[in-house]
Amino acid sequence: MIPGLTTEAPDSPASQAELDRIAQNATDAAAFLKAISHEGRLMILCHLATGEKSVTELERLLSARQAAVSQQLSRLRSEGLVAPRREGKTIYYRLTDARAIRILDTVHDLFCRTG
Amino acid sequence: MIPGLTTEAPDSPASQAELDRIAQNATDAAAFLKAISHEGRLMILCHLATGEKSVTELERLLSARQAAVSQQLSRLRSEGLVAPRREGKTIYYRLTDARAIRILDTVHDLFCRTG
DNA sequence: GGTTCATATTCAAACTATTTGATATGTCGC
DNA sequence: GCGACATATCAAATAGTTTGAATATGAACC
Repeated sequence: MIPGLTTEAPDSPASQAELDRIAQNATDAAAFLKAISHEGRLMILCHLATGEKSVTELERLLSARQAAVSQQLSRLRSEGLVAPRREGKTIYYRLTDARAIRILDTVHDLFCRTG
Repeated sequence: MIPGLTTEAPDSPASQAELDRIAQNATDAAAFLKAISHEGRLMILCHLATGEKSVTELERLLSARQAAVSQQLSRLRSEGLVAPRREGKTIYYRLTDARAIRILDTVHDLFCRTG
């Protein structure tokens, strides 16, 4: 059971206030999950989990084009999940969001246990 | 750090085989995350976390229309996240996927700690 | 069999997201 | 300032998702 995301007392007739709170939490959580529910963005996050990477490195790691990677980074930036650091011509990205790291960790457990 | 989702040795020059495996895991995980990255579906899962619910109950809990709820359930069914049980005219749904429960639990921690 | 209630399916319209190619910005070294 | 490189942005084309109205199925009761 998951108290709090749902009602405090399981299966009690939920009040409208409770339902509204659940709906608000669901909206926030869905927005966050949408940001990471994309093959390319998930791969970026996952590569960044091993340390900072430049955009060029990410292009190679994902076999994706410059503009696509840059736009996905832009989305992740605007959600506050990653941050850039400039060093001369190149720009390095790193993870910045503790929630992203937690979810990534859970997702890894569920999908990447190769045995 | 998240070993396995990424490379075994952090920041070592990843082989193409490793990159392919990461891409495959990312595709699977993204498909799963997309299934739950929707306000309505997330709310359904979250209500089911407190126990079985009929479609009519869900309609009321989400303040959503019959067809919409039924379609979201259909999507969740096809992803194997929920299962129906018929009892006379009404159909009860329940959670069936351990992964969904794990993610839901993490999401709850991150978005529903009201304090 | 016909009616009613509960749920599912279908299909098209509306919307949102993604990719691509072209172009822009910023930094460096000359 | 110019050329080269790294990254970002924009607009058009494309692809994918969600909603809504209408219709279909299936069980129960008469």
